[in-house]
Amino acid sequence: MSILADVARIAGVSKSTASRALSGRGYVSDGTRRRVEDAATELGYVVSSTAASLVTGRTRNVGVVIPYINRWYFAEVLEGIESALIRAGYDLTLYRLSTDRDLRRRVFDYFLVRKRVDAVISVAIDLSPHEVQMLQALGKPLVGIGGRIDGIPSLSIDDVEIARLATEHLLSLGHRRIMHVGGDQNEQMDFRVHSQRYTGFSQALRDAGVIVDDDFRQADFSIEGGYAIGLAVLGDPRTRPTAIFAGCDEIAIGITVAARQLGINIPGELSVIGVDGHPLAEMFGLTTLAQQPGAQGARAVELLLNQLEHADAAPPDEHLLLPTALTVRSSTAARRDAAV
Amino acid sequence: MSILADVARIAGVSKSTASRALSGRGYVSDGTRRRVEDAATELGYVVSSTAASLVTGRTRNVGVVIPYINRWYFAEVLEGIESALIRAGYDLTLYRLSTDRDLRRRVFDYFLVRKRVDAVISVAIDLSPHEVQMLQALGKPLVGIGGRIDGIPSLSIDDVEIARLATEHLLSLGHRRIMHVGGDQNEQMDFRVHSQRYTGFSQALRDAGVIVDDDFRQADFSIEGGYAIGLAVLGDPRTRPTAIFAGCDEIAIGITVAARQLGINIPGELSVIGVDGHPLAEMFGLTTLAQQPGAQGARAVELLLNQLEHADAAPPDEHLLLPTALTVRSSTAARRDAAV
DNA sequence: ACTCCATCGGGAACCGGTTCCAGGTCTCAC
DNA sequence: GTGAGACCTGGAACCGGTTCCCGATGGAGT
Repeated sequence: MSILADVARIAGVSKSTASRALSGRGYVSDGTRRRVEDAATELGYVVSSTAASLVTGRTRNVGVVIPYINRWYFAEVLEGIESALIRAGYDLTLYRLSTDRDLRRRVFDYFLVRKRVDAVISVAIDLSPHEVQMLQALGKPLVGIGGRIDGIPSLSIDDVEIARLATEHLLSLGHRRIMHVGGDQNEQMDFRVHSQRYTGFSQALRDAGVIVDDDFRQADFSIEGGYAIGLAVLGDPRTRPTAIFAGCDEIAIGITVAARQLGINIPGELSVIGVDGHPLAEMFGLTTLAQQPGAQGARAVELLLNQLEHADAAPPDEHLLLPTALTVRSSTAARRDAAV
Repeated sequence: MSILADVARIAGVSKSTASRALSGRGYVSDGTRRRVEDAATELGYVVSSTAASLVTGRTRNVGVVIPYINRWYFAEVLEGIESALIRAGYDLTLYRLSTDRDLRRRVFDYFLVRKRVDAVISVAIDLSPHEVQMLQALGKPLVGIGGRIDGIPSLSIDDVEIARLATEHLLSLGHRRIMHVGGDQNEQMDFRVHSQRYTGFSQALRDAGVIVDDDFRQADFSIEGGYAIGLAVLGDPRTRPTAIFAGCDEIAIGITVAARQLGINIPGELSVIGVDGHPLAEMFGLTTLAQQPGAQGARAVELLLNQLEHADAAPPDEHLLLPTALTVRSSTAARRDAAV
């Protein structure tokens, strides 16, 4: 492995000139630059990013903490982040935070702190004030995706609002027996996404003066989770809802599969609406509120790099609310038995 | 930010002693160690991994190159790798390699080379001899998952064999009009997974003396891909196969959804078998050859760390073939019209 | 009493870059 | 002719640790 000193020697210049020539910072004559570059390629020289980081204090590496990888929304966000970072010449170091508190502590107290990352993106993780403060004390820019975090810029969709919108869509179609199948209200990791979606749902019902006694089921945020609830809820034709607002498209799809299996016609006997814009939604004719997680990831990177590269730049607005698109397909329709 | 010298000063010892006390290498008396540790916690000191890497030449960071994130098998492998690395105190730097040749070159020529990673895991990427040689020249251990790469240890399932096994399962049930719905035979990234599965499939047919004229359809490796092919292939009852060997569970599930939609009974009129052990397989009653991608990732990390931490240790066997489990569910059954 | 060895601690040389500073040349304007 | 300023280069300090080498201490063995 050749080092800068070798390159300098071959090119017949000093280390400092070689460094300037290769990094493009500072004055170097064209001829010298060429000689250095030739020497570098001849030797197959590549800078040691460790050495460079040590002196500059910047690693060109961003840490990403994320609770799941194998779930559409998260994978999509991650891909968006990865592409944007690579394009900007940054590395991405991945930390998956399970519900394990010890592991979480280790990631924050040990991994993220060692001057190894320049900044952190936190995806759908409700950082504690202590965690935020620890990272900020290190002067590391921090951006959140998927929920609001006090004191740091973050971006997400408006969970209360989309839930309200989805529910209003069902209400406007004449549905009254509406159920929300969503996530665990008390889950720690996912911000308050689940409870916010429930809130929007109930607000819409309340505003419409609709009272539903059995209005919620908790499901795993997956197709299997939706399927299991679907089978459980849709069996009895006398009690089953005429419309379901699912907490995400995976759940909605699971419910759809269960309904089809039970011979329940969608949207004839049951309307279903989801949230996400999952690629499978189209195949199942699912009406959904589409968001673009990949774009969210890219946007977060943009905010971060802006802070990193113009240290003077004020940190961006506290919280950005991103748009969703109501995509109506064939899974929602007017209630058939128009009379209640 | 406090540095080692601060800790040493507070503890009343030299930098070298402080370093020894904190790293646990070399002789330090218990009392001294305690004083140093106290000083360190008091100051909130954390080593600079950059500085440490510069002098030791080891980063405790592993690079992972992977073509997809948002696909079950890959996400699962990635999770397995991530957990295993974190547990061992290693970081994971993620590089997603799309089909973009330029990006791929950049990752290999620039990102992976800067002494930033100690080792590389390549998931389902058919490395060129040049790429392998470049990494080996840097002395970086390298392990492949998902296919055989000449000259480096790798692990995967036996794609020819599982395809043969799946096909034989269908043959033994009396099926003769069998179709394989698989991936693009010429795809660059995915080793020769696709063509190997086709090979095993044809071998099984040939060995059984079965000739099928329309035996293959190419599909995107996703539920949507399987669904599209399913609709296209299953429409005509006179020409449609009685059994399908799908290249992966996602395709098989897509075909299942299409079949249900067309009112085709599985397994009455159509048997379907997949590969993977996707969590959705159970819900769809899908017979499959289950592999454990997460375990594969963990195993790869194990091989890698062994090489890293016992540099003397010989690199492991060239290629490990991992087992799969034929999991029979309700999607495969004996052909109904027993006489052909 | 003397050697030997294990234990403990400090000084200083690194690791491989970046950057500040100083010195020198050349051009241009006054 | 002189000063200002842009351009070019080398020397040396520095980033923050790790580790080699050496000296000191003290208990055990003979």
